[in-house]
Amino acid sequence: MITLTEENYIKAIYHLGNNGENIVNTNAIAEEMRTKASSVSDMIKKLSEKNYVDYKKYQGVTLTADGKFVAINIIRKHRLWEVFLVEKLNFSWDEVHEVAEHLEHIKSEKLINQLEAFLEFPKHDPHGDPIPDKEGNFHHIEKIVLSKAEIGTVYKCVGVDDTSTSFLKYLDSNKIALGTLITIIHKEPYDNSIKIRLDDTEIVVSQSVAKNLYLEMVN
Amino acid sequence: MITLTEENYIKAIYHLGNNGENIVNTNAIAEEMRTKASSVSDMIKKLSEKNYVDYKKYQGVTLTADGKFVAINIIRKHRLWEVFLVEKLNFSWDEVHEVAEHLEHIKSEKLINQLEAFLEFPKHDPHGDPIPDKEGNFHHIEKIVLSKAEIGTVYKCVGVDDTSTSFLKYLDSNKIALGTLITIIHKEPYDNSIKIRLDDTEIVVSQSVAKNLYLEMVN
DNA sequence: AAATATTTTTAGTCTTATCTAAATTTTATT
DNA sequence: AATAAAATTTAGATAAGACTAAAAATATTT
Repeated sequence: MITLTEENYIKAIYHLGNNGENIVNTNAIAEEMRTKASSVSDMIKKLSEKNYVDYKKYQGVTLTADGKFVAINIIRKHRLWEVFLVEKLNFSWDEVHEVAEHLEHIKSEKLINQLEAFLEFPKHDPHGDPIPDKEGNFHHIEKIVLSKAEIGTVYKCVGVDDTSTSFLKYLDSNKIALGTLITIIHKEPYDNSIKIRLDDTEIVVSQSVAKNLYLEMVN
Repeated sequence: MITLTEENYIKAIYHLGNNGENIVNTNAIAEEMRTKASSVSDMIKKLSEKNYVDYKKYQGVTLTADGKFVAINIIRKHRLWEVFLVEKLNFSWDEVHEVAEHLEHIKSEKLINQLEAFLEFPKHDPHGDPIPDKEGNFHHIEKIVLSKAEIGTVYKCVGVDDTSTSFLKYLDSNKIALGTLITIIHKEPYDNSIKIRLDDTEIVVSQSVAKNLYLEMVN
């Protein structure tokens, strides 16, 4: 049996290693898990024995196929629960993360598959992140970051990189939601701010906002 | 903070003590929790320090008001999740218990209150057990056990005492569900079996079945 | 009321996941 | 290439929750 703590370590390694692609080092995991490097060392040994990570002393870790499967399954559960919370229980998109952190560890294949069906097989969570299917396949969409969008073009907002409450509340207050259409009016070279047109208004967003908002081309 | 294990002990004490009314002894808790009496002793000390139980050495335990509140809240969550699983995710009533055992420990006031609203404030779980409201009040209904029902009278099935898979499957296969109307045809003194009429059929149920099915008078 | 049986508690270990402090290895700098 | 700095691992402790074995208290028999 896999423990809750092991699951959280695997999830952290998946995220830090750019979805399980790269080697992740001990200190990074310690920071992500808000624990100490020595604790991480201990846990890595355990995960290695259980074959969730490949590990050579002092060389960092990568996820094995088993480890990736665990990680993707947790992400699947997390995102489906987020959709449930927003669509059915009227949570706002900045409230769901914490509760989903707990719900994602409930172990029942049937539960999550039925939940997925009940939600009518959503492809994205409330922040625009893709939801993998039962087999662990992601539904990939072409998205670009607002900071690299082109002047005059119309885009649809499809996701966020930063999911912090403050950023999501900023978007709410500026009437930017997933699906919102955005036209690029002007890019200011001095501070990299961008003027965009929404439904009926024009606003200027800073570089840090532009770096955290994902768009899809509208044809 | 209260731990998962503490919550489970409190729940066990609540059930064993007839909803927190009676004194519960160590061995009974050990059996219910599938652990050893010595472990129970340790845990009781902790629960006593945290003021969830009243405890004098060798005298057994009772729940404090705090303890009862915790217990009732877990029951509330457990039963609401059971309703969700049956009504929204197409679980059958014999499948829900195990998953609800995990979901009941998710800590979010908002989650459970919104879930309750989403389910339209159900008063009973899929086994007919009452769901306490936010304040911990139960919606009490007058119910009698089938073994004490009267000949010729019409009743509505409102609950079960035994929630084991085998019993619930027995009821399913005999087309007995919550809400089913039942007329008492004959009570056999020899073996205390009872002949009942359902919708269109008559069946004989044994004493052990009759002791586990709750009915409500229909007027 | 004494002897026996049962229940409960205590004492001492074990495992998991954490910690601090010290030791070791790798990386960076001179 | 030697040394300093940073990263990582090991060693030894701690807390939670479990265990076994033994001691203490309560209940039951005779």
